[in-house]
Amino acid sequence: MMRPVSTPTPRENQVIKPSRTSALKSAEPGLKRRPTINDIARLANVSKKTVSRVLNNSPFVREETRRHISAIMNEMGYVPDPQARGLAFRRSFLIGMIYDNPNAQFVVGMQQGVLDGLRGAGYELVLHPCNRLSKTLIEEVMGFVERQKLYGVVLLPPVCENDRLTQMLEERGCHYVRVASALLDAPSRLVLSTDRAVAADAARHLADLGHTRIAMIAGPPGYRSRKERRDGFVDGLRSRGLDLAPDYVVDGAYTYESGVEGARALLSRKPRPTAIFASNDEMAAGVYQVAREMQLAIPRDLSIVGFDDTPMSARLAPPLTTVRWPIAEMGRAAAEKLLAAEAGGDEPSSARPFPAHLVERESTAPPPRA
Amino acid sequence: MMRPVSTPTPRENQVIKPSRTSALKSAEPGLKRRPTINDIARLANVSKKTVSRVLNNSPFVREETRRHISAIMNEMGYVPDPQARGLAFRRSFLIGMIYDNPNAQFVVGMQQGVLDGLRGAGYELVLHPCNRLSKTLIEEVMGFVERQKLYGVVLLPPVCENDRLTQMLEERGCHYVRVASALLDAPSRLVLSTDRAVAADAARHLADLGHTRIAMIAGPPGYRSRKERRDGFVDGLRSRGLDLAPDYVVDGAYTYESGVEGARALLSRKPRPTAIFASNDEMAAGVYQVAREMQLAIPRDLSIVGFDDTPMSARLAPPLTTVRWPIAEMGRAAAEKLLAAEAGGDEPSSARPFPAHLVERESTAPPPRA
DNA sequence: CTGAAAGCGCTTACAG
DNA sequence: CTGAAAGCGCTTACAG
Repeated sequence: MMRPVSTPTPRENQVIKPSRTSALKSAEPGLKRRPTINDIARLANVSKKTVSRVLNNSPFVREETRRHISAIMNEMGYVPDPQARGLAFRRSFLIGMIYDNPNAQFVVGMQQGVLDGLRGAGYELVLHPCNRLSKTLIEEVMGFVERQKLYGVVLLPPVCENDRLTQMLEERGCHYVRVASALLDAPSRLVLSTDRAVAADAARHLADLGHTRIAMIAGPPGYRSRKERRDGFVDGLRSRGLDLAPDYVVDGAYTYESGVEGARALLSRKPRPTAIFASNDEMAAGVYQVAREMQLAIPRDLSIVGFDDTPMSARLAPPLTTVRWPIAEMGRAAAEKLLAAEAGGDEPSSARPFPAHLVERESTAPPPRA
Repeated sequence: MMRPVSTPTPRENQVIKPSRTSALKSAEPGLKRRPTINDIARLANVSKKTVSRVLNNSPFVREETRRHISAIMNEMGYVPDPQARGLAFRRSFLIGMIYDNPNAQFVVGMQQGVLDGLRGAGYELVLHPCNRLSKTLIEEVMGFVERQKLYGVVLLPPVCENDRLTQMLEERGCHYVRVASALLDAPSRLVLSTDRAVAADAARHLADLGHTRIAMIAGPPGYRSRKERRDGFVDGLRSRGLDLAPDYVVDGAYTYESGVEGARALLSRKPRPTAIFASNDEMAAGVYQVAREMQLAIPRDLSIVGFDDTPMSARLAPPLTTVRWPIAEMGRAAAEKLLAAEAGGDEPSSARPFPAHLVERESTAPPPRA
């Protein structure tokens, strides 16, 4: 069931008028009130339709006319009303961000990036956090999309992996872009990270330091990033002639607690691993904790690599070697793909992934000499 | 100068139609298309004006009529189009969040809280990060507010401290609520934290552990929170018969680096302080770093208290004693005050502050015995 | 208590 | 290349 949406109102009765009204009432011919398309049309001595054509970049306007109208628009500081345009277009100039990712830094970074990509285009970003596991997720998001007649949405991981959701969006004619770690969709609907490749880099980094007993705390089953990071890590080890022994991998939940648990399990194996790759920084912090408990010095006795480069990672002691991905750039790309969607599928939007890279800090070193 | 806002368009020419059109075209009397006020009026056998009255809670509707119409609205799943309502009302149902706070956890928490408070009210949250120091801040925010005809905005610290900004909002008839640490405005426009009181608690906590050589890294001059936390800390010390020696206070910038610098300065004083209160967690992390460099064990040789309870604080070794404030609750309150604004200034909105509290972890202990 | 007309600021057919 | 009419889905005066 969708929770009923009550009607926002000047409460109680119409006696209360929007306080803004007064400010707009003045009808001085020159100033005050924001100019409308009618003002521009009158001043330019053309019909409002012609002004509209200029607004919408119609080719059917004489160059001279266009210039004349544009000049007046600039002079008057005219900006078309998105509400009115939206009503006529039967859609809004709003972009939704739909997410259920607990990493605040990631979410804020994506917001920044999307806003960057949207800048000057006349769109605004509206937020929609959600619960991926809710029974009513689809209906709930559908309500949001329809009510606001969203132009499009950006889907962050892991909720971006929900194909029923994207199918619903497609049916509703709502553009979308998924930020994901695998080829989940057409290139024009995808902003791709390189989890697999960079996880391989992490493996090679450890192998090249001389480690051979290398363990991993994987992400939770069901997350695409789990698979990508895990597969990539295996790739990397293979490329150095190593492999990931079954009892050197445990599942985690991307939480600190699961990192603690995972580390306890891994560090009790015989022989003990000399390096652990945690699939995110939170779990890496859990490994730090266990290392302390077991009096293992980092990196002397144990090397650790994380993933995400959260602000915390640089503050741990020693600072954590981890993976940084270009979050804001990916957000910007998501916005650009969304805006390009309308331009038509002309240029086959590239699936060029956004490379992440290893930030080598002080949590990794050669293994202790037996 | 405001960066010109280009017009978002179905690019190039009107030949391209919004892909959504097709889905709406069907005119089956029963289904498909979202019902409009006209559909409801027809089905209820009343004029659309009467439906509108129900929507707006007008008292001038016979109870029976109201019930009848409401029933039909429910049955049809009717939700009024915010765009159309907005156009007629000359305002939108959007709430802006304006912020320049670098703490991602804080920003996301506020977003969650505001969204919570807005739930079911038919408003959406649109983001507007900004640069407090920009020469064009006011014009830029004004453009945002006017273009979107925002119903109101939530201002986060520190940009909420800008009175020119709030004055502009007031002139424009845009409701606003400031989230702040001091009585910067009328209660109805303020969501108040208790920085001063909780900073006093921090001081007492240290004093009660037996510390007498207690130092502080203050926030950057110009931030209201700096003053509140500093004054509060002094209050707390006083209440225990201590005071804050001038050479036991240094300015910080709320950054890790400034925490490092501040700690180096403070820990070189003779006699050396046995406890440091850092005005935020980032700076506290800097103190940890310097303690390590100087081989001072935390909390044996040095006690540390932070402020914010960022996720990092619990991951430091040892976990940091710090201040937690009810971020989401404050966000919710901000949304509620905004919505209440329209209801009229009836109930004198309370200025009841939202108490923060000390989270005692392991970075504080009695001072070393001389 | 209820409704017909006009309007919010734009765009879509449809003409010319 | 340009415009007059009608409409997007609501609300505001103004009548009754």
